[in-house]
Amino acid sequence: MTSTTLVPVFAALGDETRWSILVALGEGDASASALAGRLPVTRQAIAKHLAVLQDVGLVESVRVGRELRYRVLGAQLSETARRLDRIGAEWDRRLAAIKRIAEEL
Amino acid sequence: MTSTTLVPVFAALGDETRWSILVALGEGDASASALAGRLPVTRQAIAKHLAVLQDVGLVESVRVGRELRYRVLGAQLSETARRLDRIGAEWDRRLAAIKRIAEEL
DNA sequence: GATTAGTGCAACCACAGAGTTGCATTAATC
DNA sequence: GATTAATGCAACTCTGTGGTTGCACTAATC
Repeated sequence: MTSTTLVPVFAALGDETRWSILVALGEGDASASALAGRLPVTRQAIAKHLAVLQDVGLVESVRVGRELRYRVLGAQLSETARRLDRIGAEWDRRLAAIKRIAEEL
Repeated sequence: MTSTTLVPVFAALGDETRWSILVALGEGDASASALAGRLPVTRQAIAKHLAVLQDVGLVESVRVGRELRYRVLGAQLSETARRLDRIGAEWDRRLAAIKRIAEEL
């Protein structure tokens, strides 16, 4: 669990249309067709985006009758955020150390 | 400050080579030419990546004699992480609410 | 059983961008 | 001042992918 490498997650998050989809799903679960009604792109395009998002664990799908309903997974976002924060903190720590050493010269 | 829209930041972080550059810079500041010595890509390719990273505020550059030295900015990463975390938390909150309502039916 | 709303699959187009090579330019160094 | 090491700029290739259209399939609904 949460063993996803983070680069593909960022790649998935680096697209405006996918954010539109995520935001729309944030209002409540929906199918690709339903999303196509609200967004200015084709159902097929949305389906592809949903596949990408699902691959990196940002959404999950559930069959409801003849439709595939998608749900956004905030936990994956939080996990990614935590990892990012740790990296950023580490880099700032090193930067501070280097700066300190430089000033001592 | 920190008014960067986050989608381009994610797009910038969604590339393996750029992460290699960030990690290399994490070991200490360096110029595009210096990085080209350590990474399996051309100096020009690295220069382009550095431009992307600088555009979204992930690195900054300082002229040192005839070379342009780059430095990674962990603060921008932390800021991005904080925003991500807030979004994820919000979505999980809504999901929980929806689930609760569904169970009450 | 016919219709209809939803998904799945495949081919295709167009553009962005990751990477390259080549040359011009600038600033240290001898 | 000549040389050398760095950056800057431009053109080009090639792959990835966001988007489309078209059709086949499946499962509700009438």
